[in-house]
Amino acid sequence: MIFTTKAEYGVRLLVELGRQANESPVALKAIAESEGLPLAYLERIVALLKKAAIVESTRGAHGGYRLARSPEQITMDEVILALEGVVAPMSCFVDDRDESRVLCSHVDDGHACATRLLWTRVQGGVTRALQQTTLQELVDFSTRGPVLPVHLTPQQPAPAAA
Amino acid sequence: MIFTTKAEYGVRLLVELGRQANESPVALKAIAESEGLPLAYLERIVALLKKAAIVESTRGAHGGYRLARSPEQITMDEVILALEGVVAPMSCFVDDRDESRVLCSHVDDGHACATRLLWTRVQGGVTRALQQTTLQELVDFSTRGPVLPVHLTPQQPAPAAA
DNA sequence: GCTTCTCCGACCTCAATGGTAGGATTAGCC
DNA sequence: GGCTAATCCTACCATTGAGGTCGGAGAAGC
Repeated sequence: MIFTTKAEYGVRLLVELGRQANESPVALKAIAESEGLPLAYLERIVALLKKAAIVESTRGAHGGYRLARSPEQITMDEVILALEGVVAPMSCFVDDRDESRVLCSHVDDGHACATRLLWTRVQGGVTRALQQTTLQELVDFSTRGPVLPVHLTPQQPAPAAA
Repeated sequence: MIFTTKAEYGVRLLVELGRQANESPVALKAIAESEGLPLAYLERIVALLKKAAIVESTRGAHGGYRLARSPEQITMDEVILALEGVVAPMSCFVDDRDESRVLCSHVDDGHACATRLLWTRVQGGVTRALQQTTLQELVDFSTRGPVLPVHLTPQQPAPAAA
């Protein structure tokens, strides 16, 4: 599995917030119940989203969470970064000193490990998919929805070789 | 991390086999030493590749392993499938009854979970990258190699929107 | 001051990863 | 025929992280 439940729950939570945008803040309890997710665990997940400034909170009674920006301005790559950390195909692929940079640590004596080429491509594929997907799309998908299982892939500019 | 060391070691092993193709079989011990990998663990990994008919073995003295096909005919998606199993973004994304099919099990009462759209795109990105990469490419990359860090991504048909 | 929230840290359990140990089998070679 | 080099196979084992719980401390409305 590429992602853990943190990503799953976190995205579900954001979609739920996106549905009732520009209204009063939503309490976690409501989301936990409607989605059937453990509240205590959701609390820790939403904390990640808050730290990344994707979500805002209001404490106290009638408090809750709301999106920090409009759904069109929230792309999935920053969401996943906040929830899962930097997504690397392999452990050798992340720089220990700088979490944000990603490279292969097997580069020794000039000839990098051959797998680097592969992992780079895979990571590119994932990153591209995440960048091209906004929260707004997911909100739309969940409301009007999945009645007809249309093209699930982002519109690709006429791929010559399928 | 998307992949485990099984994928890393397995691909490294295949690259090593690809380098000395069409020669006599290579003993695992040699590869283990040259790559600095634990022999006993490699044995279990290469067993997966053999079961998938990616690699052939000769038992006994002077035995070893060789590629079952030429490196151009070996794509990474079957390699990763053999090593890691089906690659799904989320656990909810794999059908319990049929491991090869991949779908979202959250499809209840007509409105699928919104995350499905996202995971489908991500999986598409990964699968595409794996399918487009052959063992031959990795072998080339490891020999002539990574002197100049050229385009690491597979040639994309002129993506209009970056 | 009660209630309803967010916040925060400690704790727990389970499964998979990554690896080891020890042997059985097969086959070349002297 | 026996030695040796290799594949094969199964059981075991330690560590880590995922996934989740618990209990309580602030904050704010009423």
